This record gives sequence, C-alpha cells and structure tokens, in this order.
Amino acid sequence: MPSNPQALSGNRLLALLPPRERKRILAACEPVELCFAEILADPGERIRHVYFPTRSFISLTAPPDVHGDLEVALIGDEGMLGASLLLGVDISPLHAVVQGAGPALRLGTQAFRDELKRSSSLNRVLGRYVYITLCQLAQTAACNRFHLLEARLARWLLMTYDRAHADTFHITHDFLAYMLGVRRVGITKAASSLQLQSLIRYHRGDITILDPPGLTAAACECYALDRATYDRLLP
Amino acid sequence: MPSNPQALSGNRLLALLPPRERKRILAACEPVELCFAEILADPGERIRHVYFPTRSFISLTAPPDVHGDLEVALIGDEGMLGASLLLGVDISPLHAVVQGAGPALRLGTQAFRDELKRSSSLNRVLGRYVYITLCQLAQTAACNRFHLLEARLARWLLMTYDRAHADTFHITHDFLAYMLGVRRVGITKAASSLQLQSLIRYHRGDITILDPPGLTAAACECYALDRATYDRLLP
DNA sequence: TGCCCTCTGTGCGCTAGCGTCCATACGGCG
DNA sequence: CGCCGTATGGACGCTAGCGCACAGAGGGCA
Repeated sequence: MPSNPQALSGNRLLALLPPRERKRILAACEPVELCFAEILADPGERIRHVYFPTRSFISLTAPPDVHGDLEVALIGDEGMLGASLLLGVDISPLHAVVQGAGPALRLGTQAFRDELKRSSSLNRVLGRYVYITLCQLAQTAACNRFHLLEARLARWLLMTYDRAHADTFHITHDFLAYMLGVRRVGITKAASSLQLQSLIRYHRGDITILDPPGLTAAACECYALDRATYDRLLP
Repeated sequence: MPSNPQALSGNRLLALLPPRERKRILAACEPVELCFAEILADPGERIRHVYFPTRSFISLTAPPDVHGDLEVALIGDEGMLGASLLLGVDISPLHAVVQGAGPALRLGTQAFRDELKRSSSLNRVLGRYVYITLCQLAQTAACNRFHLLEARLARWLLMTYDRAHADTFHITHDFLAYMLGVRRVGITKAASSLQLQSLIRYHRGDITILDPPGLTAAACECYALDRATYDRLLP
C-alpha cells in the first residue's frame, strides 16, 4: 500500500492539503479515465468539472488563430484544470485537451466551490498554483518570442516527461508541430538534431528520453525557471 | 465636479465597487505621482504596495533573458499592480516599470490585505481581473509566436492609447523595440509603414494616434480579443 | 504476400527579422 | 550661431523558419 500523501492522492496539489481536508475532497472526487484527444474544456464555455490529473496530463491551448492553436500550458499531477473557479469565474479561459491518457480525479463545479468555501488550505494551495500559472504564462510568452525551436522542443519534451512519469511516451512530429505552433518539418529537423546528440530516441511516434540532464542543457532556461518557481511556492 | 463613480475614483476596478466599500478603500489609499521609468516591483521581491493607476500606466516585463526583457502586460486605470496578493502570494511575479508618468493610488500591502478580508466585492472584482490577466497572457504568448511585427506594434500602440487617455504620448523607437523584444530598426520600419498609411504620426518620440479604427484593423485580433474579454467580465 | 496509411526525411525558393555599421536630421544648449 | 546628443532612416549579408511538394520507410491488415 502506498503510504506517503502524494501516493494517497496521486496529485501533488491534493497531497499538500492537511489529511482531513484531503480525505474529504478525495471522498467527493470521482476517479475517471481520460482518453487521448478528449476535449475537457472550450474557451467561453461553462466549467462543469474540475480535474486533478494523477497519471494523465492535459494541454491548454490559446484560442486558435489563422495559424492554428498553440499550447500555452501543460497540466499534470502537479496541477489541476479549472482553477479559475478560485477566481470566481466559471467560464473556461482556454481550450483543454487530453494529451496523455490516464487516470484523473474529477469533481463537479458546485462540489468544488463548496470545498473552496470550507477549506482555507485549499484556497491557499490553489492561490499559489494560479500564481505559478501566471508566472509560467509570462515565461512562455517570452519563450515563444526569443528561443529557437530546438530549445523549445527540448523544453516541451521535458515538461511532458515530468508529467508522464515515464521515459517513453507517444507523440508524432505532426502533433508536436501543432503544440509548438510550427511546421511539422521544423520538428523533424529539431528532433533529429536532438536524436543525433543522443538526448532522445524516437520511432514512429514513440519518443524516449535518453538523457534528461543533457536535454535540460539543450532546452531554454524556461524549463528550469518554471520548475524553480513551482518548487519555491509549493514545496 | 465629477459625478460618475469612475471619475470619483479614477480607476475602473475601484469604480466597480459598491460606494461604501469604494469610499473606505479610497480613504485608505494614498495618492502618488508615478515618474517615468520608476521601478515599482522586481520579480522575487516582496510587494510593499499595490497601485491603482488613475492616469498613469505600468509595464510588466518577463524576467530578462540573454535577449533582454519583453513586455507581457500593461496596467492602466483598467487594472492594478499587486493583484497576486489576492492569491495569497506577496512576492512580485514580474518586473514592473512606470511607462506613462501620472497619478495613481497606492495602498500598503497589509492595508490591502485587510480590505480583501473585509470586502467580498473587492474579492469578486479582483478575481475577475486576475482571470482577465490570465487570458491576456495566454493571448500574448500566441501573439508573440504568430503575428508580424507591424501588427504587434499596432496592438501595442492601441493598448497604450487606451491607457494614456490621450492621442499623443512620448515613446521612442528604441523603447518600443525593447518592449516588443525586437531591433530598433524593425520598429522604425513598421512604424514608418503605419505612418505612410496615415494611421499614426511621430516625430522624435512623440507619437500621435491619427486613426484608431484604422490602427485596429492593422493590429492583430489580439487587441480586439483582449478588449472583448475585459468587457465581458468587468462591464 | 501485397497494399495502403501513417510517419519521417529532403529539397527548393521565399520572407521576416537579425546584427551591424553608417548616414542624416532635428533640437536644445552653450 | 554652432555643436552635440538623441532620434530616425537605410544598407549590407545572414539565419530561422515558412509553404509546398515529393520520396522513402514502417507497420498493420486483408
């Protein structure tokens, strides 16, 4: 049996709550299995459930443009989907798509609101989480402006690696191009360069992270900064 | 004498509060005059005061990179600086510099926290404001990725125009380049194109907006989307 | 075994924006 | 009036990434 709080809940935000409140919230949650490409939220639509991924992860993309979407954030077991309810807004700000299939905990909007009213710890933890999200969005805005594709790709792979809890996951170049807002060919070039450096290996959509530290060195500092921000605020 | 709430407070967020609470907060505020280039916050530093600009405006920039800073948000009388206190974090996430000199209302961190405890309207309004900020950051991330400099420049000029409440303001190409994260020469080219189209006029740092609707057409949709988001949430 | 679909790699010309250096022009101040 | 600092404009070659079109290479399935 798992005995540390993280394993008990499977989600780091919930793991930070005092046992009593965590238990109450876990009891209210419903375990669900998220499927790849499932759409969990559309911008402007009402939020029906919040999700705490445990071994799944979710991509948030900016409202599409002529050029297609662009991923601006990734949510795994370190976060949650639907935190804007903390701000009193029950409208989803962004498009949310399941990017890595797997289990998550789900809670209805009203039940989540009730918990927010009851638990000041939940408020504290989620406030910090929203703050982290703000920081990371600002970082991403700068990243998109300045950093070369290869570095951005490395960052993205590391972020996914952290959330997938596995060194192999399935992602095609096409999909990566879509997430990073570039041509598929651009990904092919950047990815093959990373592969030449033995940092990753891939084959028909299966990507393996071979050398996380090396990949971190190849990534822009955004990755390290994001992690530092998180660790500082939610240790 | 001004008689509408906005004129009474000079800041749109405060104007949205019920008269009683607005009065109480206004009484606690200290009017200050912000000077151009004054630094109001540094990332990682403790927040000492929150600011409600009335006729001034403040630039938020992402932590600098090898390439220099990059503006990710602009705060004028439609917003405030220091809203992260609402999230329970008293550390500034970004660099804040006065971009347009002028008056603002200032409140000490503790006084602001007290008001947050007392006023649920303040919580509601600021929650929505933080939500808007989230949306706009995501939008900006995509904007930086996809949109051409001329459109981004037009967007920036319009955002400043809205906050300056004047059709002329002082900004050199050099400074614009810094804000948008590009070369000064790039700004010169984009700006002279806008001038050729009679959308703006400039001369040694004095920029005049000649044709706001025309400029809106030249800008990317981000500008219109940002405004729509704001108007939907804080009418 | 053969077929077809999906994934990856390559080549070509093109554009936006880069880095750099130099040229002009305005305007305040001595 | 002249000088100099600041603001703007232009020219150079260069690179990252674009759009497009096509070629190969697995791999699942009939």
